[in-house]
Amino acid sequence: MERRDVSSWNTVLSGLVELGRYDEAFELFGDMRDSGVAADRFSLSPLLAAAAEGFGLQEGAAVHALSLKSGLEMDLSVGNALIGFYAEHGDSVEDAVDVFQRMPVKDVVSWTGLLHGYMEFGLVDMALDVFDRMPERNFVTYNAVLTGFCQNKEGVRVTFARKSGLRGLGLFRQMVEDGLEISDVTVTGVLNACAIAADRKMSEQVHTFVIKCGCSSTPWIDAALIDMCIKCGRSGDAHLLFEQWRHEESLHIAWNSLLVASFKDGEYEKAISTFLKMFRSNDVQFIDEFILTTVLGVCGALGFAELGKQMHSFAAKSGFLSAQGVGNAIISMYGKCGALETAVDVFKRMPCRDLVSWNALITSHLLHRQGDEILELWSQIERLPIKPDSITFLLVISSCSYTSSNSTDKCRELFLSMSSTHGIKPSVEHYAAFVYVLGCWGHFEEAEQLIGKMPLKPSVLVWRSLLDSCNRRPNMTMRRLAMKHLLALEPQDPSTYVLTSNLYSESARWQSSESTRLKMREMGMRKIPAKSWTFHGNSIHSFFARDRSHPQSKDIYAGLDVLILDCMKAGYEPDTTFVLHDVEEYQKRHFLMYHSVKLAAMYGLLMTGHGETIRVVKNIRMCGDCHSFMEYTSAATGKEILVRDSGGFHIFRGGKCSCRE
DNA sequence: CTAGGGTTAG
Repeated sequence: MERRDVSSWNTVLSGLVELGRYDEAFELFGDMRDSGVAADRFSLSPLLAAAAEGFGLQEGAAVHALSLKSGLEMDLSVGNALIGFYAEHGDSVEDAVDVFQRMPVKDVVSWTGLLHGYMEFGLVDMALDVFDRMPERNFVTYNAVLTGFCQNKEGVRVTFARKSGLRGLGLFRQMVEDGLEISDVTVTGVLNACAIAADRKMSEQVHTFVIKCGCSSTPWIDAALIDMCIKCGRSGDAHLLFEQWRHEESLHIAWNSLLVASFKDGEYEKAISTFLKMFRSNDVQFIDEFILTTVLGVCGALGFAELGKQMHSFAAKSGFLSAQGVGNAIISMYGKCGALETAVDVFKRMPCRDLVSWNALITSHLLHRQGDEILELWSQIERLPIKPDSITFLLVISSCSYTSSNSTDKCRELFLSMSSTHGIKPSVEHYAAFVYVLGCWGHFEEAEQLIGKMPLKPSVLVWRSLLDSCNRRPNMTMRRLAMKHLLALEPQDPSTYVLTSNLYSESARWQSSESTRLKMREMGMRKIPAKSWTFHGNSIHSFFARDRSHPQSKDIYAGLDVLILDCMKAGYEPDTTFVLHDVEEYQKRHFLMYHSVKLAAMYGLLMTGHGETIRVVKNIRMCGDCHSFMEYTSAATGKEILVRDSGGFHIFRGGKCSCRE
């Protein structure tokens, strides 16, 4: 065969990468080396792209090693590509910094890549420092700063969010003044930065400025505007923008923006009503695979099986069932609605399963605490040419708390194999999950050692896991240890306050408990209000504790009083330790009896026919007394009650719960 | 070569 030159190899190489055929790209590269052709500066960037998209840090580092050997690392474009790779996939920003520092000649691309790296690792101030120090900036540099502000949208602190919005607006003004190229990236970046600031005034300012500087209205910009308006409390303006949507051919983007904005804010019922408006109007023609996946996600979050099922058949009729995302969302929806068998069935019938499908299936089993089944699924994955990711590991590690026999050995093996054989660095979440497993099986000593030697700072999550595991294996020493750290780490966090308050309450130290709650109120914190809901007549009926707003609340309270007596006759004893207020015993009992789960379940009992299962969803974990009450209720009424709380499903049948806790 | 836009898995 004729010997090809390096440039023809490179052409095929980048072609494969463009097509997303990363494995083949690496294979071809192997062939290239076998045939004695040395890689040049143009071979390495497609390989780095392949490593970035299809593999991970290991492959990228291998390409890096190669460039070191061939002396290509000092090449400007190779160095820039390496910085770009490490900025996204490095262990830490130092990987990118190292390359940057070794480069003899740097240009604006090198500097921008470094800046991007700092942003990716959440080091905003360092990134801004680079921005100030760099000798030259172009519009990509500005855009990198802007988009950096919008990362980690969730859990952003208020002060930081505000700052990002202001800085974003400042940068945007400067870009306009300096005559830099303004693209969709710029405008959506500024809008997103202001959206996370959730500041009405700021959003109006930006809105005006965007119009004034004549940025053309594109679907992306208008979608970002709608999103920003909703997040800044201007839903009227959002709907106005929606009605004036000019990009007819892309109306589905506008619909989805509305839906996603409500979904991400936890306003599920609002998202549903928005969707139904679309579903029942002429705009039904604009429903596409993205909208369907969003809606299925909302149905899952709500546990709204009826609508979820309708969406499943709609997807089948409209031909969207073959879309990978839709199929995956359907599995997840059924899993979260308690229809595990249907989820499994959909999974099995899927023509093509990707990692997300597997993760969704595992999640469905995890919600039902089926640890053994998940370990079986894991052994199937191991035999397939599918690469588990950090989410898969998080799920499988967590499943070890719910196996029929002690699976800490298996769990330890999984945890260690993450970095040793799969090249995935365990995150704080993985440590927290492992700690929970160890605690659940009573291996507190190992849990403590693990926390002691973890390379990451043990976050609230880790201590919270240790504390939670003490509910399965009571251990006062560990409880105290976890509490101590939680208080030190996040004294201002509402949930920590509630925890401390609860701990005090349990030891009957009412004074301290009440003063904690008072302090919490002073600091303007609220705990997430407990809420439960159930379904009837294709609509959602939700309840807060002691809620009397439901039109049938008279019947609900009367029914509940009768049921309580029946249950007490059968041996149910209200456990008022779950009432965390310093009130007289009879008042405590009153508080306890009208917790939201009890109200929603009672409504379900009133409305559900013979042989039908009652389904209740609660936004946080239900308390021990509600749990015990549901057990008695299932025996007293002979009905099956399914409750999903933040810990998973509880199936109450004949006086027993499936959770074995 | 450096910047991202509506979706699904925690």
